[in-house]
Order: sequence, then C-alpha cells, then structure tokens
Amino acid sequence: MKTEKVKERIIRVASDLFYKQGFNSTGINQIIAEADIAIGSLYNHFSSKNELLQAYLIKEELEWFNGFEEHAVNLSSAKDKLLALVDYRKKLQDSTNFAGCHFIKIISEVGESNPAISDFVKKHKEKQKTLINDIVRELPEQESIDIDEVTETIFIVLEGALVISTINKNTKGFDHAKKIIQEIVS
Amino acid sequence: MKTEKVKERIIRVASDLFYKQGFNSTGINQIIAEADIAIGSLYNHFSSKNELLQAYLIKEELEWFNGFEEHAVNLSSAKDKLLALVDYRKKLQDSTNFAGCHFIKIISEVGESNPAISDFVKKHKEKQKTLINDIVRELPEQESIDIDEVTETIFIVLEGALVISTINKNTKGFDHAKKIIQEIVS
DNA sequence: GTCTATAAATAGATAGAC
DNA sequence: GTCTATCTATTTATAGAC
Repeated sequence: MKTEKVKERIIRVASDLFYKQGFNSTGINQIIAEADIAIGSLYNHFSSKNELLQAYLIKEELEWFNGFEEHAVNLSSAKDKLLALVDYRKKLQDSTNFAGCHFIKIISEVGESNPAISDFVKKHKEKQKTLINDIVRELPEQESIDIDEVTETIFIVLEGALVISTINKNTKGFDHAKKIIQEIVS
Repeated sequence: MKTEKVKERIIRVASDLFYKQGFNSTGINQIIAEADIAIGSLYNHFSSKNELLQAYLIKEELEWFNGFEEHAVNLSSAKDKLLALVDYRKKLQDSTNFAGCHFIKIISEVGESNPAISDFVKKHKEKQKTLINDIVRELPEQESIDIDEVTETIFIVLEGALVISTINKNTKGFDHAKKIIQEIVS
C-alpha cells in the first residue's frame, strides 16, 4: 500500500464525516481538524466544499462497484450473483451500523438545489440497475420471465430493503428481499 | 375554515421549507421572513429549532394518514385499498414534484445524532406497515398466502418505488409496484 | 504547497421594551 | 404575545507570509 497523499486523506476524512454526520452538518473546520491540515491546504486542493462533495460521491461509487465485484468474484451462476448482491448490501449496512445509502442520503439533503449532484445520483442508480440487468440476462432461459420486469422488481426490492434496514437498524428487510428474489429466479 | 393562528402559520411555513430545502439548509431567519413575524414571536411559540422540527413531523404524519383515509374512503375491497395506497403515494409524489418521503429525508439529514427524531421515524414506518397489515388481513382467504410475508413484500416494494421515484423524478417505479402487488392479491 | 490570520456572512438564541 | 436590538459562535472562503 502506497503512502496516502494529502489530497487522498482529505477526501477520506471528508467522506467519513459526510456519510456519518451529513454533508450540511459537517463544517470545513472539522474536516481540516481531523485531517490534521491547515485550511489553506484544503483550498489548495479543492476550490469549494461542493467540489469536495463531488470527490466524495465519485469515490463512493467506485468503491461500491469494486466492492461488489470483489464480493462476487468466485460466483459463476447468475442466481448466485443476484443473491450475493443482496448479501453485499446487507454486509455494507452491517459494517456501517446501518448508515444507509450514500446516494439517497445526499439527495435527501441537497435535493434539487444542486442539479450536478442529483444528476450524478440518478446516473449512479442507473448503473446499479444496469448491473442487475446484466446478471438477469445470464439467467437460464425460462418461460414467462421478462428480463426488464425482473430487473425492475429486483431493483425496487433492493432499494426498499435498504431504506427499511436503515430506519429499523436491522437486516430483516434484506432477509425478506432474498426470499422474494429467490422465488423469482428459481 | 377557521383563521390560521400564528403558531399554525409558523409550522406550515417551516414545514414547507424543511421539506423543500432540507432542515439544515433552512435558517430561522428565513422562516420568520416567510411567515412574516419577528424572531421573538417564533421563540415565544417554540423554544428551539428542534422543537419546530418535531412539530413538523407530527403534522406530516397526521396529514399522511388523513390523506390516505380520504383517498380510499369509497373503497370496500382490500385489493382496491392496497392499489389505492400505491396511487396515493404516487399522487403525493406528483403533487410535490417528486420531493420524496418526509421521514426518509429527515433521517438522512439528522441520522443518529437526534435519537428522538430517528425514533419517531421508526415508529412512523411501523404505523405505515400496520396499515398495510390491517388491509392484507381483509383479503379473501387464500391458500399459500402468509399475511405477514405479503405485508412485508408490499411494504418493501412501496418504499423502493418511492425512493426510485424521487431519484428519477417520474412515477414508473409505482407503475411497476402496482403490477407486483396486483399479482400478489389476485 | 502548507501555513496563519482574518474577512464577511449567517447561524441559533436571548433580553427587554411595548 | 409581538416587537427590535443584540450576542456569541460558527459558517465558507480569501490573502498573503513562508
């Protein structure tokens, strides 16, 4: 592992705080304190707090997809991959103490006041749906299975399970989501 | 309609702003400006911004359940009521320009930093689930239908559809949710 | 490229007159 | 019960020394 550069440290510290406390509840002063740098250094690397927000979302998206690839690397069947997707999101929730989806969180905070951000989130969720769609296409051919319909169902159920998991601080929603998906792909 | 009192006007103005801009992005000064009152008057009715937040959530919960009752008042069959629930949430999204769920939004902002609020949201979602459960119990008896399982599925699908609707700014998710629920209860 | 000092605006909240 | 004036802290961001 190479040494973490200052810019990377800023993004890491800011990301943790944005995720755990919320974007608006995290001040520049707290970021520089926890990153142990001066404010002038921060503004040398990022021209505004909003630019830091964009770096945060780009990083989280990259880690999300890389994390899933790593999680599902040994699986060959489409069914196993879809169930692994449920497990992956469940695992993420467990390991973050049910802090929820980075992207839903930020949309809830900035809404339409920041079109660049809401656009990024929209595209991110489209990428997630495309990932599901690609796996569904690998399923063994069945009668009465519409690829796009099945994709949409799985996508909706996963988002629903995640939201409920975040509110209830447990993983029951994911267990039920797994049942639903199991019935669809069996 | 009786005259709106000052306290009611404060709650109404604050609610609109909290919902549209977010809680942290809405300042006391903006609230008093749009409510056309002095800051001293606000603090006469509410001892803190957090107290105003609680009044907001209580009001929105009341309106949510009253709104559904009104929306479904003429329906007698359980199936129609469940489909009306989808329509109701779809209608709410349409009429708010896809601003999303008040309760998911506030949880995303305050997270666990405000236990009273996250507790309120948790209980609110339990009430929504109980509403679904009560209707599912009225369904004509069928083999192979587990009331709690069906409740959980409908609950998850509705939450998922709403989140997706908020991100994509359309109602396609609800149309798909309706299909799923229709298959379950037919 | 990192630092300190500071600006300029706004935050939530209080005191006390009327 | 509503008002104005004000307090203190904090916000994001900039200037300029080193």
